[in-house]
Order: sequence, then structure tokens, then C-alpha cells
Amino acid sequence: MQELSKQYNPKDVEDKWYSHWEKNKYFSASVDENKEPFCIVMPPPNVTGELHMGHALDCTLQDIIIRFKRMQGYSALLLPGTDHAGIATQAKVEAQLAKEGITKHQLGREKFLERVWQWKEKYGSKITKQLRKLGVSCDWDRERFTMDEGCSRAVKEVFIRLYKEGLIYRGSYIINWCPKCSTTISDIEVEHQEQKGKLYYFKYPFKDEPDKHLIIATTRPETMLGDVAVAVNPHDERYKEFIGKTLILPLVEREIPVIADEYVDPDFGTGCVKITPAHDPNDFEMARRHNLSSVKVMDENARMTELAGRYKGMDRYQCRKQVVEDLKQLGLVEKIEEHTHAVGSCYRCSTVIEPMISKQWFVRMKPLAEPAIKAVEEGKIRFVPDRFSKIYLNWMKDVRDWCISRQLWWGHRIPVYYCTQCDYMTAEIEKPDKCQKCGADVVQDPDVLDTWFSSALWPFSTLGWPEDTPEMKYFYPNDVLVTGRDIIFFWVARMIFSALHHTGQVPFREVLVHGLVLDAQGRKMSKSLGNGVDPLEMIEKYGADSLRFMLVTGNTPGNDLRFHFERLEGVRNFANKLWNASRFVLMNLSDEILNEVAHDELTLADRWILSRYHSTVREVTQHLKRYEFGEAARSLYDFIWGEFCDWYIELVKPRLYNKTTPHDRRIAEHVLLKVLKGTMKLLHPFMPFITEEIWQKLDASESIMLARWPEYDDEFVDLNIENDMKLIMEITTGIRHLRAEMNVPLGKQAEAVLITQDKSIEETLNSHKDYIKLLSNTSVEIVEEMRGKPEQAAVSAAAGVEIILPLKGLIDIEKERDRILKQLKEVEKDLNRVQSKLKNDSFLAKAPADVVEKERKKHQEFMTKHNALKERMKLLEG
RNA sequence: GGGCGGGUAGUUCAGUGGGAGAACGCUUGCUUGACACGCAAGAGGUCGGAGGUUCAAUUCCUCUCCCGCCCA
Repeated sequence: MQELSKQYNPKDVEDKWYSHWEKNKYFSASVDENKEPFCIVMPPPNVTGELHMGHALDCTLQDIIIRFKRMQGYSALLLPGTDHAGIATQAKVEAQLAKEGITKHQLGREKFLERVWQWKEKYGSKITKQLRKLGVSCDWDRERFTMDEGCSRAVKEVFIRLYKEGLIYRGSYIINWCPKCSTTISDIEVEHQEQKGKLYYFKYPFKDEPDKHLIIATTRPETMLGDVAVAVNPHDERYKEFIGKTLILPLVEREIPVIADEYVDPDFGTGCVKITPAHDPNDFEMARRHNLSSVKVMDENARMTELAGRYKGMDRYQCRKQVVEDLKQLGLVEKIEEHTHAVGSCYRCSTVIEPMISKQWFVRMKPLAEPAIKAVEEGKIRFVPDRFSKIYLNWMKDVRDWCISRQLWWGHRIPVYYCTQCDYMTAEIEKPDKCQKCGADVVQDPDVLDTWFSSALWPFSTLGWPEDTPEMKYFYPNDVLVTGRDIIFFWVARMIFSALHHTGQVPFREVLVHGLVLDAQGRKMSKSLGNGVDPLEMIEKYGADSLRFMLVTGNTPGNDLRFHFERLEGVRNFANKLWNASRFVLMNLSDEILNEVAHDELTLADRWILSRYHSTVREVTQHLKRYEFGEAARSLYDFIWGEFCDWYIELVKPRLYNKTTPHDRRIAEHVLLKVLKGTMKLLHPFMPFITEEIWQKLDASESIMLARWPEYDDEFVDLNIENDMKLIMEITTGIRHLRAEMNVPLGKQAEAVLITQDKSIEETLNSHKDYIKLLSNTSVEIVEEMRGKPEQAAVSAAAGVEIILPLKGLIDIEKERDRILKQLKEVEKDLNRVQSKLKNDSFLAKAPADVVEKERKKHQEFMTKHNALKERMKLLEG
């Protein structure tokens, strides 16, 4: 017998078990030809980041899958790592430098990078320590970093290959520039937000007839300084005659043509659009179609350039004001309207993006996208839930070239070398000594690659690619990728086309997409709102098991989930319930446990719980296979609390308290232990710590992590047994209900009469009277007929059995009449519904036989209840 | 404008072609030899609205109204 505390305290056990597991290398997965491989490569969190609820959810799901697979006998690898997170990390170190009063430029590139590495060494392990707190069973010996040697090698390899294949090119195109981060960002890194702004209507006079003008509408007056044309729709009757004419651009006095282009929406503004190719993506495209040059009027600090003439040096917003003011002076402002429009801002810093022309590196997407589309369409990669494949395909089919160069220092430097003398350039793994064309010195491109460029290679770079490693052969492709719906474009899509192109295989067979963790009001958790909930605080307070279980219950694949403390508390209570059930078992176990028990020695309760247990094994296993974690968790919760604790433990108590033979006690212990141990295994992927703690107390032979996943055995599933127990339970509840209604406390012994004409029901009840007595503290007598029913009695019916609880002097006739009337009303409603079905010929003809049979049975039950209540009513009304 | 998700008990959410579920909250009664983070009993829902398919629809289909997200 062991002494366990009445309350489960996660703090006492969690760290202990994690270090035990890690020390014993239980997480490591090896290339083992005797086992089936199963591999998940973990989405790498930012190396400078801290664990937030999104990570907690993502990692919990992965850990559940990997622990499940490991127990099923796979060589299950969960490969961890971190991402160098270019912009974010660089910004952090720059902020640190700012505190010291220096800028990165003062420090110089090399020294600055040293500082970033120092920062990474110092803070980079924070998040991996936090993952350990959560209980994630990843193979730490294989931990990777996107900028470690192997990953860097893979990045260079990929860049050079794509460059040589002509799939990476350099050129001047319109890009998104973040003035705050001082770098380009890709199209998907721009967030579009609805903003209230103004729509300005300006008059652009004709060159030939200065009194006449066209009116253009714009939301960005400052860009007019860079206008090179005004466009109208060729089918727009209003403007047909002006196409080809020349306008004078006010303030700048530049001559610009009126052009026709299908792109122009005649219904927007006046139907005349100013064209600023250097500062608008659509205008850029249009200018290319019409061979127009561009005029760049803003620089990388979002200030006006020399080409903006007297506005040079002004900030873009200051310039906007001034331009409007000056045009007003000239009488060229027609009107200004309130206008709501989508403004692009940087997803990192929320600064309004400035589209501008710049010389950058791009990945040519069309040829890469094609196989990536096919792979999903042909089902080689399956999205779970399926609807996300649509989102992926829509984006992929309309994908634009990917701008991959970033004006940062922290990241994978572009492996391209330019000759200092001639125009030769080359992409190489190592820096060439000299220009291969003219022999002069070469310099490397100063820019680095988009962080997602290296993340895109993560599923295979982490397994040793481009080397043909045993890991690549064994663990690749990965089995499933688990990630949030917010990075399907950023990451999932890019991994898919990268993998297909470079490894010739899909990166993973399935993509499990989950939703976001929202706050209690349904808002996204964010730093700026300050509504984030720190998972570590929750672990500290409620335990990692509770957090994990909470994150997967009451949730459906792909849907968002609101964070409620009450739910976490509920799970904590569940853990405590489980703890106490185990405590009960441990307190009552004898020294010797039977290994085998003959089936015919098992009681009804034993057989019932074993039947329910095996059904639970089947359900949990099936749900896990389908990634229905919420359902699996619910199934376990209901079994543990609602069946094992509420009924089985109660039924087994007398046997443990020596109210039967010692042998029967051993049988009870055997069943208790068998079911509890099996249940711990089923629950282990969800709640690894408490299950290990209990497991070790029940059976010290090995870690539960290494135990075999329970096998479903339908020999144990017996529907007759379940029905018998169901009958007992329904009668028990019926009696308890009567007692509660009549205010007869459970502490007080009572007697009841059960009336049934059904032989098999009678038999079941007769042989298990003791169960009913035990659970309702009521001794029962089962009869076929009862003559002279007592007036002083409470009456009900359950499962087609009439229940009479004689209560001398305890019946308040008035109240009892109300109660019966209410019940009568209810049962009449039921009866009506069933009767109308049974009277319906087409129902009888077309509904399946078992459904009809079920309705007949229901009808029988309702009739019993109805008759009993009716009769009772008569008696009361005397 | 296009796409997606959601609208079920007071709240948060599961679920299902055949008698509406859970958790929390609420009411009542309980120091029942595992657990008050507990036990027992209960109240509470025209399953957003309209139409259709079906013997049968909360579930499938169409339309419609709200809410949220993504893309342009």
C-alpha cells in the first residue's frame, strides 16, 4: 500500500519525468530497418522567440501523434529545431545596440554578425527549454538551426541550382519596401488593412487646350510627382476621344500621354487613372505593357528624391499635404472625398509599405508551382481538413514571382559574386579567387535571402540533404506536417514546391492544419493587445498535462479555439480525478496480483468495464489515426470519469473491502489494474506526465513511453453485457431520482419494488439486486405484478420497469400529483412521437428493420411508464 | 468583388439521416472508508430563417440573414 497525496501536484512530477526520459534517450529515433519509420519535422520556432499558445498547440498535436506512433512500434522521429528569423532577430540585436548607443553600421557587418551569434547562443535555447516543459518528446540529438552548417549548405545548393536553371533571376521590378525594417519584403508579407483615407480628385490640363482637363482620382497625391501617363478604359465612351492626347502634369510640368488599358475600372473615381510605375504594382505592369519609363520619386527612407523637384527630402506624408496644398493654390483640386481603402503594411512592424522599383533577386514561380499544384490535386499530399487544399491551390495557381533578397545582414548571404571590373557574375558555393572572365577581384552580393527560403528546405535539409544520408532514405518524405492555418502560403506551399523540385519527392504526405488560439473574447492573441496568455505560466499553475489536454478538447480539426481559464481548471480537475482513482486502486491492491483470470469468473461489472474499455481502445485509436484529437480526448474523459470512476470503482468497493472471497477480491484487483493500466497508455500521448507517474507506481518495469499501444480485442466487447449493465444503471438512476425528489437522503436505507413482466429483465435484475442496493442504498424486490399498491409511495419507470418506492408518511399528495403530472406530460410527448411513426405505413415499409424494432421497444417503455403514472394518478385522486 | 469557416442550453463548444450532448455556470441535497479540484439529483434548447429531397432533416441540397477570417 502506498501513501499518495489527496491532490495531484504536477510540479512534483513533470520535470522529474522529462529529464528521466531525455537522459534515457527515449526520444531518439534511429534508422532501424526492423521498424517502420514515422517522421514529423517540427516547424522551427524563431530562435529569439518565446513559446506562445500557438506553439503550445502545434507542438502538443505533434507530440500526441509521435507518442502514439512510437507506442505503436514505429521508429518515430520528431525532429526539432529553430529558425534564424532574419528581420526579427536582427531587430532585437539592433535594439540592444541602440541601448549601448551604437548602430550596426558603426559596428560593421562582421562585428555585428558576431553580436547576433552571441545573442543566439545566449537566448536561442530559451524556447527549446520551454518545449521541454511542455513535455514534447523530440529527438534533441538531432536538433537543427536554419543557419547551421548543413542547412546553410542546402540553401547555397538550392540557390545555385535554381540560378543555373534560370529559375532565379535578378532584375528591377516593383517590390514591397518596408521603410522601418529597411528591406524588401515579399508579397505575402504585406498585410492589407482597411483604413479610412481620402480620395483626391485632381485636374490634369491638356497640353493643347490648357483650359480643358481630365480629372483623375487618387488616394496617394504624393506619387503624382512620378506620374508618366493617365489611363482610361478603351471602351469608356466618355474618354475615347482623348486617347493619345498629351496632358501636362501639374507641379512638375511634365508632358504625359493619355493611354488606353483594359485594366482601368471605369466605375472607380472618374474612370481616369494616373500611372506611377515606380510606386504602384499595377501601374508598373501597365507601364511595361505600354513601354513607359518610370520616375522614382521616393527613396528607401520614404522621403522624396531629387526627381520630386522642390519636394525633395520631404517625408511622404508631409509631401502629400504639400502637394494637395499646392494644387489647391493652382485651382486644380476638383474635390476631396472620404474613402476607405486597403493599405498594405509590413507584417512585422505594421509600417505602411512603399511599393517601389528596385533591383532584387526573384524566384520564377510558374514552373515550380505546376508540380506543386499537381501533387495536391493528385492526392500525393493530403490536407487535413481537406478544405485547406482549396486555399493552397487558389494561391498556388495565381502565384507571383517571389522576391527573395533582403537588405539585412543576418541570414543566408546570397552566394553570388560580382566582378569589380567587368559585368561578370557567378553563383558559387565558395567565393571564387578571381573573376573568371577578366581576372579582377570579385565581391559577394551584400544581401541575404528571405528567411522562408531556408525554411522551405526544412523537411529535407534537416535530414542531411543534399547528401544522400541514411536518414534521407529512411525518414523522407516526412509523414505529416503539423502547422497553423496562417502559414500555408508562407511556408507549406514553399516547402512543397522546393521539395518536389530538389528531392523529386513530396516533403510530407499529409498536412495537418490547425486553427489559432484566440483569447476568451475571440480575438487573436497579440503583443500589441496584450491579451496573450503565457503557456509557461499556465504550466506552472495547472501543469503541462492540463494545458495539453485543454488545447485538444472541445476542438475540431482546423478550427480556432478560444482560451478559457475555466476549461483549464476543468482539465486540472480531471487530472485530479484520475489521480484519485489511481490512488484508490493503489491503496487497495494486495501484494499478489493475478495475471490471468478465467472469463467465467468475471462478474457482470468486470465484463462490462472490460467491454467498455475495449470499445474505448478502438475509439481512441481510430480518432487518433484520423487526427480527431478532440474526439479521442472526449472518449477518454467520458470513459475514465463517467464509467470507470462513477460506476466500476463504486461497484468494486465491497470486493476490495473483503465482503466477498479473497479470490474474488483478486479478480477485482486484476480487472482494476488491467483497465487502469490500459487507460493510462491510451491517455499517455495527451497527458504524458501524470500517466507516467501513475504507470510507474502501478508497474515499475519500464517507462510508459516504451509500452505497447493497447490492442483492441473484440472478444471483450459484449453488447449483451453492456445492455444488462445499462439496465442496472437506468434502474439505479431511477431510484436515485425518486429518492432525491422525495427528499430521502442516500444515507438512509430504503426499499423499492420493481415490476416487470419481461423474464429476461427480471432475471438480470434479480441476479444483480446487490448492485442496485450498493449504488442507491435501496434494497429491491422484483415482482411480476403487485396487488394493492401502497398509496403512500413514489412511482416512476425506467427501461420499461415500474419502480415503486413506498414511503410511509413521506408523501405530500399535492406535490406528488404535480410531479406525476409533469412526468406524464413528458412521456405523452414521447409516446405521441413514437406512435405516429409506428402508425405510418411508409415508415414501417421503408425504414430499416432495426430502426423499426427500436421504435417498438421505445413504445413499450413509454407505455410502461405512462400506465404506471396514470394508475398512480388515479390512486392519488382517489 | 471572390473564397472559406461559424451561427446548437446562460456561456464556450462537440456531435449526428432515426429518442438533442459535454464542460463551465445555475438550483437542490450530501463530511457516502479515492477525490469538495468531490458525490447525487435537477432546471435550461421551435439545433439562425425560408424552401426542397426523404418514410424520417439539427444533420443532405438550394436560397437568405448575421458574425469572423483569407485573397483581390
